[in-house]
Amino acid sequence: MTARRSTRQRDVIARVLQDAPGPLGVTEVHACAQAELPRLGIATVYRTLKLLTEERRIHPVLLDGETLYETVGRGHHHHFSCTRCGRVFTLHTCPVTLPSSAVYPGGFVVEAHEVTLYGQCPECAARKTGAH
Amino acid sequence: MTARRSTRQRDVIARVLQDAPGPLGVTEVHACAQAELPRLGIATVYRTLKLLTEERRIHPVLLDGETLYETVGRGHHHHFSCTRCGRVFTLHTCPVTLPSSAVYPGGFVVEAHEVTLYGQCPECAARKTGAH
DNA sequence: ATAAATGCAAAGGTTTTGCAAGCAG
DNA sequence: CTGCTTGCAAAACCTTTGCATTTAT
Repeated sequence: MTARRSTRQRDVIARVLQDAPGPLGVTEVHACAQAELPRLGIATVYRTLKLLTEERRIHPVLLDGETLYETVGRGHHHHFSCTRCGRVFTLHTCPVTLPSSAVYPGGFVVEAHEVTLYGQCPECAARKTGAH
Repeated sequence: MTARRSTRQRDVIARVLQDAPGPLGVTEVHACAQAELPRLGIATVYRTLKLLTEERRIHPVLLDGETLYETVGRGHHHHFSCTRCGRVFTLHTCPVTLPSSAVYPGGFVVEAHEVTLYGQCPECAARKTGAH
């Protein structure tokens, strides 16, 4: 019943996300993919992102007021959002002390958690404070 | 140069957020405020929220794909988003182990962090699994 | 060949802006 | 009085949809 086809557009979009160092926004995905497919329309990007999400190959992250997408299967991780350049990176160290299934004071049953760290990425930090 | 005026609209909107148990979305703020100011326009809500944010009296939280606003000055805290009823609560216990100004592997300089816990709120948890 | 997928353009929502009228100072 | 604020409506944005054409199978 579901006859999903493999197309050049889908392959390119999936690869763009695979190769990214962190989650990307719709516009970024579009721009990166257009390097290979100049006629790629934004509607296809939206449709493909939705499709890949349904297939559980990528998943959306809400960060900085934007919906970003990243590939799944990179294990438990969190994000670092650079307050200077705005890029988002993936971190593999988890700073949260939470026994899974912890119950918080008040009776809140925790099933999952999401952490975002804000600050300066290595590149921006190297440029020193005040420098532009 | 900045001649900021005190108006009924601004007072009401600020109070709505003060009295809320957790962050509210634009529509919620509008609805609550309209209880007192029936002719309040949505544009004024947007403008006032931006204003209060610039004044650092409130600040935006990005949760569940929506931008919510909460008053500042409630100390360091995080949020709990109930996966059953969708309400967002404020938690005053921080599960993050982060010496302030920590530098993460790779050279990421952490200035702040945001944590969201997902699970069941006390009320929903009491209703037992499966119950509706 | 056949039907899914694409690109374009139009439609839907949400947030922002322009402007005359309404108020705070 | 003066000019910041407001409410309304139009504009700007972002995301989704409709449809003829292209393309994978």
